[in-house]
Amino acid sequence: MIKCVKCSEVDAIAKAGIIRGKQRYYCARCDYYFTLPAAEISIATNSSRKHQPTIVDIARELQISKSTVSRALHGHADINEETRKAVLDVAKKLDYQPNLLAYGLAKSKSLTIGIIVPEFINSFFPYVIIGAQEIANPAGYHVLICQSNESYQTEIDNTNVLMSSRVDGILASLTGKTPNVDHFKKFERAGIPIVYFNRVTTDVCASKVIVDDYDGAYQGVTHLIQNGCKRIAHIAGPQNLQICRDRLQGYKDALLHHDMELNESLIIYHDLNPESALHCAQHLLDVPDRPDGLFALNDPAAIATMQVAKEKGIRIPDELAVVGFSNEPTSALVEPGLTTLAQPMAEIGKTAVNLLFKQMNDTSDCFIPETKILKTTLIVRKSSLKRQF
Amino acid sequence: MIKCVKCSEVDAIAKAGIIRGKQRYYCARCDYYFTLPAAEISIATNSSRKHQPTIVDIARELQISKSTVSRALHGHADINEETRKAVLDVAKKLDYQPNLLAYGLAKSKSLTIGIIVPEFINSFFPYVIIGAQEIANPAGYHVLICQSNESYQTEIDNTNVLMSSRVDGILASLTGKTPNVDHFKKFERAGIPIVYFNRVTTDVCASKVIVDDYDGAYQGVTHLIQNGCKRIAHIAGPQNLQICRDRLQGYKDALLHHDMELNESLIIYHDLNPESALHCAQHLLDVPDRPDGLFALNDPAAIATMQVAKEKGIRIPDELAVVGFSNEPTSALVEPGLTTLAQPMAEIGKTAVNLLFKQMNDTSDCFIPETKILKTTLIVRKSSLKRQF
DNA sequence: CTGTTAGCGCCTTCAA
DNA sequence: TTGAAGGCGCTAACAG
Repeated sequence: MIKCVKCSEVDAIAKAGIIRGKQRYYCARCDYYFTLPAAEISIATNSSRKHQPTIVDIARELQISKSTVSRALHGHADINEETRKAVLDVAKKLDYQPNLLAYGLAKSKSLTIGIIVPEFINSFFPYVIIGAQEIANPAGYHVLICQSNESYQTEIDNTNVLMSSRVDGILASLTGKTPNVDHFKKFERAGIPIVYFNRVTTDVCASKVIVDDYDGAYQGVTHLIQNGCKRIAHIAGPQNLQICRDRLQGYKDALLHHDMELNESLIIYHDLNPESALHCAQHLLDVPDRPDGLFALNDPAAIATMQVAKEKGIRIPDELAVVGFSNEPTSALVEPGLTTLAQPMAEIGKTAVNLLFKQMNDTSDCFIPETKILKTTLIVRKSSLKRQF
Repeated sequence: MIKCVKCSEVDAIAKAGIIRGKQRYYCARCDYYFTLPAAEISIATNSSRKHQPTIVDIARELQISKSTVSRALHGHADINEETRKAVLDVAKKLDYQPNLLAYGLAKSKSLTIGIIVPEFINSFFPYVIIGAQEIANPAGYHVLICQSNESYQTEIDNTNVLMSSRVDGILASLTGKTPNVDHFKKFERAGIPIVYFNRVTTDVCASKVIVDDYDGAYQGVTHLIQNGCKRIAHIAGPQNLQICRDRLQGYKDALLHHDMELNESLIIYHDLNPESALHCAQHLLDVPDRPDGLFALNDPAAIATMQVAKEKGIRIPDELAVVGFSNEPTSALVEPGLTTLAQPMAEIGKTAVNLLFKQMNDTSDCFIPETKILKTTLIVRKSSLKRQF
């Protein structure tokens, strides 16, 4: 008798071919396909928590003290080579895994660094995180990732989680709604270093890793001007973020330095929520005197605008030239390819962790925060090259 | 005297405009732009680790015992309402944050669930993780994310990290190179539940969350057949993964059931490394008798093939119709839009955590693993609709 | 070179 | 309703 995995039906079960050498079934009652792997039929697992081997177990097995075991495990200098080997052997035999909770409690350090990002759906933050891990992991640290989901409250909650987890350092990129960094003050009070990256506020006293946003924006807008754009719009971000203010300023300065009019109605503010990008695009393309160029504060906003433009039959780049920011992989895939300012994403993560480590190892009683400014590179693709040029 | 933030140069510094009301400088020696925020000039932070408030601090302040504080903090029943309030007040005043390391050590549970994914650059796994967090966080658990980077060894390392972190449960999606799950056996031995999702091996005895890959593949290939494809290729995945075997089988069965020839030379194996996708595409499109349809095991592989086809001047869909798998956001952005099989990504994560919790709370000594099979949905876009049809 | 002892911060009996 | 005491697993002096 075959029973449906999903609804436990036994009658309306039909055979549905053989797959991986096993009979496949179809349950007509709940519209489910399934097979019955051997595992599910016969094997059962007791899920109650078992005792995990500890250094005491190793000590008992060898009739030595647990301190000796501890020293052996950490390759301490003053230890007999024989006993060291013996300890390592037993550790391996018992499949001993150190308990990081106990280690952390005893040492007052968790070997964990916390990282708060607004989202990790787009590629930017994942690449930063990968870069961070590339430095942190070999140094014995792992990374606890929190996403604030562009919510200020969630960001606050995240700081509390990381505080409770007793992370040894923090990497943070703020939401577009974060009015101040008071919720990070507790880390400072506790002596836990913070490095802000990418999305920082203007008023923070801490190490930072950013790119030269002003310069990138300036380059991007200049590029649009040089490609014949007369009315260049800007999708700007929340002005609590330095990054957004700098990009806006770069946009403005590029216009002014090229004797072009600065039209506030061509600046539209994006709150960084995914849906908001589409609203901005709609709004921008619906006005009677439409822009013929766009510098968007990031690639997702640029791409959203390109989508909306396509739906409206607006030709890119001839009717609307577009420049984004970040060079996320997707920007190379859309049609036409998106001109954008490449950010060294992994490099940002690496630099941030290095700054963090530097601060963690700083013994002076007077640490001076550093700001690392990385360069952007203009990547020219077809979205910005008008044909008549 | 202005000193370069980066190289400490003092002479070759030029003013470079005003930004955010502050003077901006340019260092000609090291090609750096910078400003000097007030913070960096004057304020200094002592980075030595400070004492964090503990329940003992609260107890001392109120002249009560730490046990009482502990009970008050957890809303224990047998506690005087007055003292409870007093404790909470002091806790708030001191900005007390419970030490999860100590909690975990005492309770033998870390309130953490570990999650191992092969990568999080593409959108699929991030969405699954977000779904997982949506269930885990409200339940008081946080998620420790590890990426194996498609490396078997890294996956093994990850299991050790999670073991050391004493996670209370595991969610895992395997690499394409993982030959067996021996490295997960230690969790079973320790009574730590595991739920595999998406990428599972055939021989595991554990709860799983998958989609009906066979059915999805069958649908996708049938769709290609119905749209006039005569020679349908398949970019398949590593055959250690059930998901890849099922998709391959769905492909084969769809061809056979429609009386089409099964040509092994049209099946090409992708090892799931990003570069490999391009090789597969190259290989596939270089053969003399080129396919006129492609079912790729995932969207990134499908999109890579579309890129290569474009470079070669092969028209999509007329010369090559393409179907992917997963419905990652990018698939809607490429040109033409990619026909694909939508997976309920967040739902996979939620379901996996729910299964995990179920297993964690299972007190019977004989737990029976469950497999949840979610449905896929064919999303038809232009990449598969040949014009003559 | 090794053992003893005393914590790290919290929870949980057991008594009162 | 509260306090005292012991333990979670590990590290770190301090003695030998």
